[in-house]
Amino acid sequence: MKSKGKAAKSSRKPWTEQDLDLEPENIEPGTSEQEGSEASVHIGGSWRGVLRGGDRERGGGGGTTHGPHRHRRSHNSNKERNVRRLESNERERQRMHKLNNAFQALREAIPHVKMDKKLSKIETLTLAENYIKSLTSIILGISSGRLPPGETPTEASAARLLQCYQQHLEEDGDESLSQFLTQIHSFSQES
DNA sequence: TAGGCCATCTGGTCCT
DNA sequence: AGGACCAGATGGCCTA
Repeated sequence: MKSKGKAAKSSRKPWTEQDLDLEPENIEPGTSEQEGSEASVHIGGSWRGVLRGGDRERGGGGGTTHGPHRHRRSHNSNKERNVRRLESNERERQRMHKLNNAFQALREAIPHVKMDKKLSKIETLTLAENYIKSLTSIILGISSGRLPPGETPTEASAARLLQCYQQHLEEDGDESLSQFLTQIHSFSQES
């Protein structure tokens, strides 16, 4: 597993109380009243703009039932706001860690070749999709009783898995097809 | 060095 | 009201 970034992330300046000095000079004029428009906060020496309202197709969670001029929450003090932001950051980190754990579980659930190389998230999702399609095809084949003469269900399933996985990978233009097939073949022989 | 991938921060919106 | 979810922004690491 690659040691990506995490340690170095400490160099990224978090939103500390110093940074959260939302004195008037650190808030772009008018943004606190302009609900549904753009807010910019001066953080770490640069302005960070956040588009809101009509600029976003789905706006976070999605609906537009509250419209672009939703009441903005106000907290009693900058300190309280800062505490809530830090707590929210921690929850978001935990949520993303859970999501990454789920990705890791998915990686381990699908057969792939380059065991030394960690699958990216998009690769994991794509392979999982193909794998599910392949398994679905097998199940449908078994349930409809379409087994080649003389083959046991296990043999037929392995062959069918190989065939389906190959088909899906070809459709997606995967360059590692031959390696996948080797892996799948050994996988099916073991089963 | 550019591009890919990722972790993290952030604020808006939805849900309970 | 507060947490969950989401997507944009940002910056670091790695590889070709």
